[in-house]
Amino acid sequence: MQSNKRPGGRSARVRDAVRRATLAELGEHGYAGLTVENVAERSGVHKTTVYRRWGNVTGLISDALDLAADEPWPIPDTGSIEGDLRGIVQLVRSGFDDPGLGPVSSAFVAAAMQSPDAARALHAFFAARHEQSAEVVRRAVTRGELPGHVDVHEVIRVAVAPVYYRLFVAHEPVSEQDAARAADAALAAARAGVL
Amino acid sequence: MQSNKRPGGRSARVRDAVRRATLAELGEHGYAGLTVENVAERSGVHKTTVYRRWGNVTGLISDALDLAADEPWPIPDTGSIEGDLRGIVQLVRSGFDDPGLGPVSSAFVAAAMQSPDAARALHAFFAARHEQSAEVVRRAVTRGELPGHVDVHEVIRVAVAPVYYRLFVAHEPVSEQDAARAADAALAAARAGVL
DNA sequence: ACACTAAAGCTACATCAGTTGCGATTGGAG
DNA sequence: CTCCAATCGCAACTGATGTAGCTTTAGTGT
Repeated sequence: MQSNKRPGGRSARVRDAVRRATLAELGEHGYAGLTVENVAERSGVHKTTVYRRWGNVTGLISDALDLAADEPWPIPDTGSIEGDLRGIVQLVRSGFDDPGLGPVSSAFVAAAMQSPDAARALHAFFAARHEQSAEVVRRAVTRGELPGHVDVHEVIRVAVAPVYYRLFVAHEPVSEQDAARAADAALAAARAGVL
Repeated sequence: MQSNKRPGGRSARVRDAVRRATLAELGEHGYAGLTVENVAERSGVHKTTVYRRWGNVTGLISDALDLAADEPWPIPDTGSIEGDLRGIVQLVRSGFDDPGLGPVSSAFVAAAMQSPDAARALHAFFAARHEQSAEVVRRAVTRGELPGHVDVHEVIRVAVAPVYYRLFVAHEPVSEQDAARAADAALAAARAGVL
């Protein structure tokens, strides 16, 4: 998305400043309150420059998202698939519950609904997350807790889906019990050989 | 949301015209292309009137959503819980796949992410849908296909969640097989007594 | 039928997101 | 060290979105 004609130097500094400002603004005012002008002012980069390189707010978010995709996240290793799956789903839940991270994460989802670029970025983000998370399922297969033919990614999807569904589609609250139950349901399905 | 000082007459006609125009515009240009001015022009209602009563595009969508919530939808009755659940999930899938309905339904989800009003409207919409869909689970309990203590709403949530997750969060395609598998997974979990 | 008033229409205006053209900097190649 | 191309800063501008004040229309109650 970004040009790499001049990877080091001012361009890189500008990009960093804008990314940082985008995340900060998102954290404070959320997606609805994110404007190009505010990001420009906060970053000390001129408005025109931001428009030229990022185009609009969804461009800003797509870029910040690329950044976030790189950061690995702490996959649990509790020794049992039940504990690991529950841990992952709780991680998802708390990520949106947290007052600092919540608005930022939500903004990613919201932006992806409005811009194909952001959708692609979010798709890549989740592909990475699925890949990392699937490790707990592979370990479970190795331990003999799950049949060898399970679709490791699908187990993750089914486990986390109800949390996202409640948050972003049905707009219902998500308790820790809800999260645990979603993980357990995915596990039961995997054990039954459906996934 | 709307005043009912003068339920019959011009106000009602205006409201109908605007609702109709909103749905038509959504179908043609999607959420991103929905503007108050276009809806005003299409409906023959003056721009200022639309702003006064609906405020902005999310207001328009919230109102259209209230309308959509009333329409009942064709819950399947295949005789088995497996067939019914699969039918419901396919109904969800095809609702977003359809070139006419897809953009409208997606707009509802998108709008609910940006406006508390739309979120409330969508919440009510899904509460109604869950209630109607839960009937297939109750019938299954009556037939003895599922244990009596299942959370009938949760079975529906877990069944449809993966479809929404793929569509609106991970931005992955959703095949008919994916949909069927999601239904089967929910069913397996319910049979295992997890839901 | 008539008066009353809520609500819609209309014009003009204000505001803000996004664009354009040009001159000033900056980083990197030779 | 010098030059050149890429990128940034700046100010002025455009168009779209939303608002204010006032007039007109049309339901509703007597």
